[in-house]
Amino acid sequence: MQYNHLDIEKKWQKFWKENQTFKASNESDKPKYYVLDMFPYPSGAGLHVGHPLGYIASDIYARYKRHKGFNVLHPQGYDSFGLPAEQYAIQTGQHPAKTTEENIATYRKQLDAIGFSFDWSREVRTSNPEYYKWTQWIFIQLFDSWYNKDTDKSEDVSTLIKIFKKEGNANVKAVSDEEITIFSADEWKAFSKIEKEEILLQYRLTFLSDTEVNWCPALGTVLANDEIVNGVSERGSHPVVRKKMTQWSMRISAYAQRLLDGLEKIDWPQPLKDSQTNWIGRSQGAMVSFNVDTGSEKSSSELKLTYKELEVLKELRQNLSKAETSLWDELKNKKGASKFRKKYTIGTFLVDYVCIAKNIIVEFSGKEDEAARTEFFNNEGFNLIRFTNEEVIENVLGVVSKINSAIQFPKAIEKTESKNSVTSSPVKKSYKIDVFTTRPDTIYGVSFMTLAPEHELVSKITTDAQKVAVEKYITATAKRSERDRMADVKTISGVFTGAYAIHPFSEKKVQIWIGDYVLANYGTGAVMAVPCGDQRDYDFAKHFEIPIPNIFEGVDISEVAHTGKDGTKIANSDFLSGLKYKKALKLAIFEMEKRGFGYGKINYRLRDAVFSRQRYWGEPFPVYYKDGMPQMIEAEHLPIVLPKVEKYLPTEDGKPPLGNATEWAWDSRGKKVVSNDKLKNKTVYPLELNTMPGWAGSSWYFNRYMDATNSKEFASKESLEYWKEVDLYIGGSEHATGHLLYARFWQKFLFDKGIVPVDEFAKKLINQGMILGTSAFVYKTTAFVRNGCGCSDEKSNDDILNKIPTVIVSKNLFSSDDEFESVVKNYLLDNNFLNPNFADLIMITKTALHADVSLVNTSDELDVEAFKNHALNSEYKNAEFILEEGVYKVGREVEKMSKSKYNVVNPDAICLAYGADSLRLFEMFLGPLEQAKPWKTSGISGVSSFLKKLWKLYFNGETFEVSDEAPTKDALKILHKTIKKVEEDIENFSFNTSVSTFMIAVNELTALKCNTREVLTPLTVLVSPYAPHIAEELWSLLGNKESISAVDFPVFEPKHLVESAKNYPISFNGKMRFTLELPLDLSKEEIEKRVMENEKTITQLEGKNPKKLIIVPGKIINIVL
RNA sequence: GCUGAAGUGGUGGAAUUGGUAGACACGCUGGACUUAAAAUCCAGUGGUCAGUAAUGGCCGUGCGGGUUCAAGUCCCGCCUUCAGUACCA
Repeated sequence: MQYNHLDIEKKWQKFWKENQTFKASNESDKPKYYVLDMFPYPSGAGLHVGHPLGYIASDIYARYKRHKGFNVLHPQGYDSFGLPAEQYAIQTGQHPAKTTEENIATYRKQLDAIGFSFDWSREVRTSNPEYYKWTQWIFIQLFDSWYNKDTDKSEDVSTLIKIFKKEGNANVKAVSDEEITIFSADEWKAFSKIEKEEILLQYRLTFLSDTEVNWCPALGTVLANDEIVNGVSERGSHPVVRKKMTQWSMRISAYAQRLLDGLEKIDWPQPLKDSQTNWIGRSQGAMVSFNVDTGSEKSSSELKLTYKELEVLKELRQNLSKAETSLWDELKNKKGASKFRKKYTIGTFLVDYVCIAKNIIVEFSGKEDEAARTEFFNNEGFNLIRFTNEEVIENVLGVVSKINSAIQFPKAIEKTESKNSVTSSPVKKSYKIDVFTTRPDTIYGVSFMTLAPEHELVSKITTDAQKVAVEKYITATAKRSERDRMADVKTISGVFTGAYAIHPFSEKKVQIWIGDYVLANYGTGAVMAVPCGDQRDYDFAKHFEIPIPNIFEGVDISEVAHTGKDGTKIANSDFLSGLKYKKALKLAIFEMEKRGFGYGKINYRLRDAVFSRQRYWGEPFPVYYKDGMPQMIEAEHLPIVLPKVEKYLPTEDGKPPLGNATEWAWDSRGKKVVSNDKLKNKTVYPLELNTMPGWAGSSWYFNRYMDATNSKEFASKESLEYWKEVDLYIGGSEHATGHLLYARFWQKFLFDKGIVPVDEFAKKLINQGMILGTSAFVYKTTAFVRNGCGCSDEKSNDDILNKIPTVIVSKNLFSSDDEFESVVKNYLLDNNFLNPNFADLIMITKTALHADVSLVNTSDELDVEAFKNHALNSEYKNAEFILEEGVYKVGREVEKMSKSKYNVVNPDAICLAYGADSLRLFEMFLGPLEQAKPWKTSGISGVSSFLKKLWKLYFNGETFEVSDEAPTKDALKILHKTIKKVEEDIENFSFNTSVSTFMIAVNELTALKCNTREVLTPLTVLVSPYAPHIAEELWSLLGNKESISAVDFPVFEPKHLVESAKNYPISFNGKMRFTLELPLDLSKEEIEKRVMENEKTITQLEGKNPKKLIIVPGKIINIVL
């Protein structure tokens, strides 16, 4: 009987399906093992041979583990939300759900044809409402949580509210928005509902924030950096501007340190861990504040105070009343934006206290000129609060809390139209610039500062003289995308703001510049420039002729900056001089903390993740807006299902596609989505119009497989407790800083909340390498008339060229462009396409053109007729082909497999021609799993003939015939050698070498003519994970009724491999000359004797005496001459 | 630039702890079978030199050094390719 892969594979695929062979149970006496693939996005193009590589590897491992007695969970599903389906919908009006459904059907058919042992009863689809119901639920959990730095985990917001009620927020250590205002418990209680919600939003793990994004007005959407090319949109080349938009964000930064720490306990590839480490980008340094110089000349011209008056004021500053002192004791502790200054001059007035960042003035009442003061301060944009002396002395805390609430919720200021505008000239306020530096030790090397052009202080500190230049520069940079700016590293650009900062230690003035090498969204968007120690600062300083002070001992900085840290001593740096990096760093931080303008800080590159997309085909948020504040819809009303829309484009007024929905309002009383008409009602509110990004659904799907059909819970406690985590996860390395980081983040969050039992979701991960395509090329001519040829008449040129057909030349007919030209010219002349008189006028160039690989056979020969008639080659229908030895040979090149390169190989065709088992074996045989490797279909004949040989072992001609005789010693040796190697290989994920081991075994058993049951039975099980269909068939032919899938793996018995002799390589000076068979039980002395008396040894020695004799028993003998 | 991975025949790739480099395949060459082709089977196949031949010599794992009885494997210094990331202060 011949091996017929078509019948066998169909038969067993049907058997597995009908018998639910691979259905995993959540209860078992066996140990559990969870093997997972990264689920695919079902694209319209279907699978190519590169996609199943990882699935085959994981399938082999899953099947192997079943043989080894494990209860294996091996599920599959679809990451089915995504852009391509949406774009198709925009073009065709087809609902993305429909396209997605169709694509999934194709995928399923293709996957089934390869014979995977997936438990399809647990399939998930991220676009299925029954699935995204729980994605929405997790979003709500994130919204309801805050990160407590004290317990170092996420906690419910209710615990935060409890603290607020008890003691306010002064002692709360949380990962939150920056610039949080401090309030007391009483103040908290006094806040309105909306005020409370605003405050809580600053703490929640998912929160609304104004984020700078790439906005494309023409497309009405935000674009990711990689969707922008040369400053315009990739699609349609529309201009893109940077814009602040309110977006949902995820506070992944809260988990930065734990995401780093967690890497140590998971068995993931080092390169992948490295790229996550880089991405998180922890750097240790210090935050330093530089005060902006207010400019003494300017203030003196504005302040109409006489010298004498100033003297009086100074005195007042030092002599405070009791009430003043007591209030100042409270106010002086305020930090950041709420910082207060005392006895400060605003205009011509000296105010008691002022918070400049929040525009609040606090004064004692009873001053003579109160009315004039109020009018002036209000016109300057200040809020004014007055207290009496008595109020302060009796209840200073009450006063402070009133001040706090004024800071938190400033009242609108009523400006009076002042008739006498004497005092209306703008007042120079005081600002400070915060910077982060990893080198606080070099602070004395600061000779200027640079702000990002977007920095909020830029407009405030720029002097009138520099205003025009600065504005010009800002508009110029705003036009460039962030990526653009970053790509262009060479051009140094920047503008001086005219303002100066005060060096906190030396108190010298340093210039403040803006420059686009400083990024607005990294660190604070400002740097202290140390040109002698940083190359970018150095280049900037050189370019703009800013001084470059040298603060390194004995280092030449005339050409480049000195960026090394170790071994160099700091110089010219006051108290830091003479110290080395480590000590200087510590001392610098210590000093700044002591003096109060800086502190040690760890900074992470990792940014909070923007979670809103202006797309249709994604998870809707379970969010509606009441009085502008986001409200979560209660979990029991989920899922909030995507509404129907007429158009999938953004609305005309720039709202996301969901803005087109007519039924997209939340009835908070009826607890359901209702028509937008009802928005007039008091209890009906608008729903969120953004949708979630692609990574939402994929960040937790591995948990859902554990209990995929549960409609009451995300997954039951028992199932989560049983399966715990993925034991083996296989997928591409392209997800290193996307999916794999977000999924770890969500898992840690879910762990903190007690929802999942482990905080890392995948114990071991393997990245499969990409399978590359082998593209085929044909070489096409383009003919030109040489310039300066003497034919001035354009028309005659055209005539000559028109007669020349497109010529396509076989690959081996030329080795250079010149040769190509002469081959083509000779052909044209021979065939009268070209007049010999014009031959020298014509120039021929070569273009390589992709040819569809399906038109090329395994010997690189092109089917010329098929090529001409191919739908894509209509322009070459009449082309002339120059053949070599009667055939056209194509050129080959290895490239990424892609539709546009016509090098895609479809697995269906392979399954049909060679069978799924051949495909599985061949994909593994190509090379190491982790490595990128080119696909060449021709190689599949090797594994295909292996399967035929394997089959033949069990047959005598047409009949199945297996002998029950005892196997020979040699046959047993082959078997056990194979068991050992295959088992080791699978454990090490070295699938390619076990395929060769099978080939060797089958070749050797064939040579021995071995067909004993005792050898063939275990051999069938060995092969089964790799080639399950043929294994099942042979297994049933061997007389078994049950599937082979759960049969015990053969046990290796070392006794069959025990050798009595070894064929020793005998080498001279390390070079092997001949081999010598010697018994293994010989002593070293006996070996030496036998080797030395051997005549081949004597010949090699040529009468010389060996200097040394190395004998490693069982391995090698080396004679040193 | 930084980080990581990798360089072995015509090709994909093997080679355990340093111990016979090129397993297993593809391709190619020759042969058998066939009217022919496909399929199948057999033999050969790193380069080079010598020899009618059997066989033997030399050279060979990106390059240059080193350690060692012995290096594809370990160490030092380069080169190249691929991947990720990028003005990260």
